[in-house]
Amino acid sequence: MDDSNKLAPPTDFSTESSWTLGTDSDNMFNTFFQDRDRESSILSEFGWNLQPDDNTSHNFVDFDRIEHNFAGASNFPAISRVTDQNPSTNLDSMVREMEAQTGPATDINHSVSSSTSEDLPEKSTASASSAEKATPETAIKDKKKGPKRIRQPRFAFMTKSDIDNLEDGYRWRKYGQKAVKNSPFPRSYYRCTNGKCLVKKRVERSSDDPSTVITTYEGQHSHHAIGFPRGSAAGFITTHEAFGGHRLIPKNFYPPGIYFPAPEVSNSRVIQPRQLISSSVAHEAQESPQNQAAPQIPTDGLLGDIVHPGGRT
DNA sequence: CGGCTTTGACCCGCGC
DNA sequence: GCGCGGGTCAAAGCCG
Repeated sequence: MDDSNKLAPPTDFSTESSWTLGTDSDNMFNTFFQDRDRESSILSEFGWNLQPDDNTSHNFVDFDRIEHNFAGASNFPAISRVTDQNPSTNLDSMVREMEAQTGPATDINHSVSSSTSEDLPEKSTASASSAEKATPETAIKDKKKGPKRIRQPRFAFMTKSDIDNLEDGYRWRKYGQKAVKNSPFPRSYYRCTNGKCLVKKRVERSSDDPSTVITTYEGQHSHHAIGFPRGSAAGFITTHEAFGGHRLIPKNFYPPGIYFPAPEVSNSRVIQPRQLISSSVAHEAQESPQNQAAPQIPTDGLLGDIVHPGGRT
């Protein structure tokens, strides 16, 4: 299948982004979505085409409205991405830096098309890795000299949920699990089962708060979701004061759950949510099969193209 | 039998 | 240079 390939190619973050997440969630979020233009630019870097359809139907969830309509539903999402160069600085500066490195956001897809899918860092790394294991030294040497691994853009967020793998409309195959330092909970690695899709995600529980799941996505899907988690597309997401007001978040991104600002994953620092609100939506999610992971990273084709709840397969 | 998970081994980057 | 931790591979086993 590959209607997919018509979608905008993944952004090329030649600068390796890290899993590191902003630590000042409030500031991070506010800054990240400082204004529409910037917001659009940034998100477009991740393949999120955010052109408003019209006044009543745009590609974002209007928290203002949703909060109003779904008072009681309680998710407060937080997405963040940083680079290794400045893991702790605010996103605004990161954005500037990225723009300086990759060019204006509007050109990003363009500038990146040459890398990413073709030049998949992971693939090259993986193949190099396997090659090393299975081939003679000569080949090994060559492989080792390959291009430096390039990270795909990543999103991370925390979800208050009993289940690790939130349904997000995509199918994932687990390819690894590692013990996390200073945490009793292992970290699981998943890869999208779609043949050509290179999206990966990482799921781990917060050691500070075992009820919180930290999910990180890397890359963007090159295909449509098989289905969509019940309820999520209906707009259960609400903003939260922690983020300083109403912000626009792409539809289809969040699976049911209760969201918190993504923590500093790399060093296990977890930002405590200011407020916890239980959500029936989270329970709903628990009904879903185990391997139906978390939030999707919307692709151009998906944005604005809501897949109604009802499950996949 | 195919798809998926488990799990030990391996590679790589980074900090000391 | 070395050790550690993160990330990935791939063989083996499980399950529908």
